[in-house]
Amino acid sequence: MITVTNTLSGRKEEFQPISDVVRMYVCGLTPKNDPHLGHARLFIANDIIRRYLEYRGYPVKYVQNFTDIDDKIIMAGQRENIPPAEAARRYMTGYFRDMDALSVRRADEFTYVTEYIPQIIAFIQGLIDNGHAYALQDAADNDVYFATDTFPGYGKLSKRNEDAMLAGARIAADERKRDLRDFALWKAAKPGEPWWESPWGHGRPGWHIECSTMSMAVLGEQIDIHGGGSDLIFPHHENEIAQSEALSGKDPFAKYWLHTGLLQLGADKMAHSGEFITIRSVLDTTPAPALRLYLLAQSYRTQFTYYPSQLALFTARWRRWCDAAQAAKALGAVEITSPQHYQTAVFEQIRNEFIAAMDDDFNTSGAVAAIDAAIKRLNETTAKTKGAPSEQQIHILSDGVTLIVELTATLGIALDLSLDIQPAIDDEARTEIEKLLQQRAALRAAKQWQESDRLRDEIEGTYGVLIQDTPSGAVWQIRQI
RNA sequence: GGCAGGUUAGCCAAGUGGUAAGGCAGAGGUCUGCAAAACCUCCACCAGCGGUUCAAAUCCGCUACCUGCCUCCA
Repeated sequence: MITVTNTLSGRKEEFQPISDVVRMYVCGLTPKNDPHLGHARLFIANDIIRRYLEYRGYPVKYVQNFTDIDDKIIMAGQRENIPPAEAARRYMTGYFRDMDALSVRRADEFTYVTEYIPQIIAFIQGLIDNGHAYALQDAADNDVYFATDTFPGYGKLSKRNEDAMLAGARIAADERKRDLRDFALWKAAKPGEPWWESPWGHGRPGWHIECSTMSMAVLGEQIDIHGGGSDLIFPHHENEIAQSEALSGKDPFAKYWLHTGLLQLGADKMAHSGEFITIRSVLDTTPAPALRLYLLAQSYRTQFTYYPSQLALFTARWRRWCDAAQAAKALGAVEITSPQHYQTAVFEQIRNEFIAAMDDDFNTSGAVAAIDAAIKRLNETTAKTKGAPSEQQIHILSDGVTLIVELTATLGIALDLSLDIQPAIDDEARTEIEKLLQQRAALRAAKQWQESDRLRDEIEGTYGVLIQDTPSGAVWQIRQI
């Protein structure tokens, strides 16, 4: 049984999808800059939710949006002296580049606000028609607002009551609104801004209406999971609920609201401070699977404080996982692709521990611990194997490798050392390393230990490689960090 | 001011009633010419105080710190 923490109820609930296919919508980003680590954390978290539900046998339809028209994009266009649409395209390309690197699977469908303008207008018109929205009559301005007081459930997600919102409002009340809580569905275009024709004149959609419209258009009036950062609970998701349920008359708009905790840099929130770390800059020095492992090793709901020093630890951890699989394979272990495996008890138990952890609100921290346990057991078997492994040992090793690949794949972690950071070692350098290692082998054969040790240090220091002596001779690999 | 969350070993971090997962660091050991890697062993009275309970890191109350949201934000 899978349980999830639902912001709507404030509790952990049993996960039971409405229909055979889990319909999942995640609030995507506004492409106005290169994506940062906060984005990485959010989309990795939701990617894992999707992957795990599939692992447990639930088909998932995953939809994610791009807010490709917005004040910030207009500003980005001005900053870079290009049209807003081109700025949006540029940063969407950056999004895909970074998310692909982090093994975040692409959504089944991406929706773009600018491609849903007619549906958004129809949505707004529907709300006006059934009395949940009103257009300002002021000839100078053609904004359309949602009439919050017509929706009694307003505040049920963020647990805010009317008094609290009135008391806490930090922006001056707009006296043209009927209620302080009312929010814009359609905004009249200001001079120089992009606009679309509408029954209310030239303008563009408000921020919240897009997600309601696109979610309904692609997934239907009611969905199973709505995800996003916890900063979106209010007002964005609260408003989505109001609009959607006011139009469809169906409650709930989304059955499970899953919110990912924000990523902190020291005391400052990334997007606010303007001091954010791009994914790309981290991937210059950290293997992508290691960054992914770091970002998923804590439960998705809690606030995540980013410590650069942790990158090296998780890089080492990821490499250990890769090495363990590689060492077992070197002894003849194979990944078993058929459902028939040897069912080594210890690995069966670890699989159960992994599932128990993930079933519990996607406890990736416990899942990682289970993988660590599997790695340890696999290495234990590898270490015990002297000479040619027995058939029994091959079976155990194969079971171990198969399990590790299965579990890491469920978390989206590739055990592929070719994804490691590759310092520039050209063929010439490789030849030189091999030559020096031959010299060292000769020194070792002559038991000239001091000289051979000195040479080892020299090679490692010069080329950023790690040299290990094995019974079959010295091997080296790139291990700069 | 309103709402929400946090305080677990030197560091990071799981754990919602039955006597503390995991990783790093540290100590000892096996292996090794030495290393490296791997494996084995050791390493926490869960912010403080009070309460409920046969039993609490886990539930309740109070105190002290910390953080997020309440405005565009993932």
